[in-house]
Amino acid sequence: MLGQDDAAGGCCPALLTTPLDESQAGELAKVFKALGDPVRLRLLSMIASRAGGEVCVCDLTPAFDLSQPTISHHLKLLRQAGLIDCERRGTWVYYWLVPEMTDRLAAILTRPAGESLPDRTAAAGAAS
Amino acid sequence: MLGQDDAAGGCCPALLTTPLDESQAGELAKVFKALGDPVRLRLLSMIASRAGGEVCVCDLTPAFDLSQPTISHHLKLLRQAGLIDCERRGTWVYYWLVPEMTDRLAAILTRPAGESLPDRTAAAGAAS
DNA sequence: GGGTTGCATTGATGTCTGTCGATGCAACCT
DNA sequence: AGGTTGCATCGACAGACATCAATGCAACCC
Repeated sequence: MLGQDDAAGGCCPALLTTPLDESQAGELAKVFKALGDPVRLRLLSMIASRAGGEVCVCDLTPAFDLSQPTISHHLKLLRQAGLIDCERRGTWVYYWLVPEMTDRLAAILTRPAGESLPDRTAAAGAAS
Repeated sequence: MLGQDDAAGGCCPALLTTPLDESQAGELAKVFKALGDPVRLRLLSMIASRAGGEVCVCDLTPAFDLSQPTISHHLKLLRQAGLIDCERRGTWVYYWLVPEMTDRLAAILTRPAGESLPDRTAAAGAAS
């Protein structure tokens, strides 16, 4: 639903500079929730770090102590989050990273330069 | 537990270039899981985008149609994830962003430059 | 065609999580 | 001291989620 476009309401909701509205937060939360599982993070990492840019499921499944349906389920969630995509090629299915989505997340989490951070090493006391 | 230091096993596990090991994935997943909720995203956003760098809980709670214990619960999860920190000052409690953590996440999600992406507009033939 | 392999889907089950009301505790104010 | 306000914690409960065995389906091979 929240695919590769900015249909969520703008390309990059400014998480760190402007309060998110509810719909932006809802869409973003789906993506972060997909990342909020160790198995899915490892799957994404294995897919993203693959030299050729894509990985066969048959290379992913044996790397975990989990059943094949469970891996398939996690891959589905990552795909629904827009983080990866896949294609069937003959007998095998290949997955690859959608870098636009990770780029977008990175941008969202990047604090704009020249942002004066309150120095929290000293007592940022109000009146003091 | 996975606080402000790199005790998780290295400053920035290379999610996109090297397969995460299980412990790295577990620690990272906790942080992303904390971001995987619309309410927590909005809370983080409200805190991060605040001019003075900190927000009183009394300014956060009324912004949601949720009970005060629920907001307190979400703030606790964000704090346990290392994304925010807080301090009691008199009657009120103030929260602020921990920018090191969002910086770290942004770095983790940033694809190294000069990374040749397979051109997915053409057929990315296998062996050829 | 029949058998086999690779992966997705289904249905069931135990666990986790978001939410609330009730309560506890600290700080302020008479 | 007693009352009030701000926030955290506790206990309970409904809904969501991770996992598995069983099954379905597509593609290959003989």
